[in-house]
Amino acid sequence: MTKADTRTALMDAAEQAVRARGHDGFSYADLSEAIGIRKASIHYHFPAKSDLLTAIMERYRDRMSAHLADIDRAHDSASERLAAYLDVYRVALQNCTTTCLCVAFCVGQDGLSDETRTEIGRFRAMVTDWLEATFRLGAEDKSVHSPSVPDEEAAALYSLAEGAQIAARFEGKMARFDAAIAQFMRRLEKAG
Amino acid sequence: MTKADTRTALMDAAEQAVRARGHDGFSYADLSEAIGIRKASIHYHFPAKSDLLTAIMERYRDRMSAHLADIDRAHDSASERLAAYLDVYRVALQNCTTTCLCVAFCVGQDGLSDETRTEIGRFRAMVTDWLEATFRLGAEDKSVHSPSVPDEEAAALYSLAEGAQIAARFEGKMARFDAAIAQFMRRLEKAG
DNA sequence: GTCTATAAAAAGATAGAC
DNA sequence: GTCTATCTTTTTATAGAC
Repeated sequence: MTKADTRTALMDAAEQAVRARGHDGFSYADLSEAIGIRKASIHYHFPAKSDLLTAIMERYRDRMSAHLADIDRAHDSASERLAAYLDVYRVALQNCTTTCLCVAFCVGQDGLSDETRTEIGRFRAMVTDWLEATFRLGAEDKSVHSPSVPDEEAAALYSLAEGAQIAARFEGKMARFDAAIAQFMRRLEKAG
Repeated sequence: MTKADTRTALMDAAEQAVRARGHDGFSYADLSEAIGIRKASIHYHFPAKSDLLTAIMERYRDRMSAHLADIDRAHDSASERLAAYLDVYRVALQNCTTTCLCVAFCVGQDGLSDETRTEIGRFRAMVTDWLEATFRLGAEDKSVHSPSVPDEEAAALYSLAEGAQIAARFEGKMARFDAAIAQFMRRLEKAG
C-alpha cells in the first residue's frame, strides 16, 4: 500500500464510521482494526482526530461538487436535476445503514474543531446555492409545479432531504424516505 | 434535595447534554459538575449510562404526548394544530443551541441500547400517528390547501421539521428554520 | 443518598527503533 | 511508513464507609 492508499483507506473507514455512529462513536482503535494498521501509525497520516474529520468533510464537499456538476451535465430541466439530487441522498442511506456525512456531523457539532465546522459550512452553502439556482431555473422552464420563491424552496428541500434520511435510517426502511419525498416528487414534470 | 429532585436534575442535565452534543458527547463527569454531585453518586440513580438515556427518552415521549394533547385541546382546525406542532420544534431549538432529543439520538443510534431505541421508536410512532390523524382532519375541515394523502403528508412534515432543525442549528439562525417551513405554512388556513 | 477510594478499560497522542 | 512501547487523561463502573 502506498502512502496515498493508506490515507484513502483511513478516510474511507472514518467516513463510514462517522455516518454510521457519529464522530464521537468511533476511535483510532476502530480504524486500526478496520484497515489492519496499528493505532500509532494512523497518527502519521492524521496527527489529530480532528485533522481526519476535517479531511473527510473536505473530500465529501469535493465529491458533492462533482455530483452536482454531473447532474447539471446529464439533465437540462430543473425537475430532472432535483430528482437526481434527491437520489444522491437516497443512495447515501446505503440501505438505511448510514446518513450523509453532513447530517452525521451536524448533530453534536459542538464537539468539532473550527476547521471541521468551516468545511461543513462550505458544504451547506454550496448545496444551498445549487438548489436556489436550480429552483430559479425551475421557475423559468416551468418544470416545477406551484413554485414558491427559490430560496424558500431550497431551504425546504434541503431540510426535507436530510429529515427524510433521519427517518428512513431510524426505521430501517427505504420506503420511509420515499414516502417523505413523494409529495415533492409529484411537483416535478416527468421527463419526456 | 430529595431523591426525586436529584433524579430530575440529572435527567435535565443529561437531556440538555444529548441535545447539544449527542449521547457520546458527554460523560457522568459532566453531569457531576453540572448539578454538583459526585460521579459515583450518579450510579445510584442510573446504574448505567444507557439507563439514563432510556429514561430521558421515555420522559420526552410523555412530554410530547402531553404537548400534542394540549394542542388538540387548544385548537380545533388542522391548520392551527399543525402550526402549533411546528412551533414545538421551533422552541426546541432554544435559539439554535439544541435540537429535539429525537434528532440528537437518531444520529449515531448504533451506539444505543435496545431499550433506548425502543423508546425512540415509540416516540416516532406516536408523532407519526398524530400527524396522520391531523392531516385526515385537514382533508375534512379544508384548512390545509392542496392536501395530499395523509400518510405522505405526515412523513413529509415530520422530515421537514427535523431537517429544518438541523439546518437552523448548524447555521445558528432561527430564520433558517422559518425559511424551511415557510412554504408549508402558506398552505395553512389563517385562524379567523 | 452521597461520599472517598479505586480500578479496569478505552481514548488520543508521542517517542524512538526499524 | 509502520512498528513497539509508553503515557496521560477520561470514562464507566464498583466497593464500602458514613
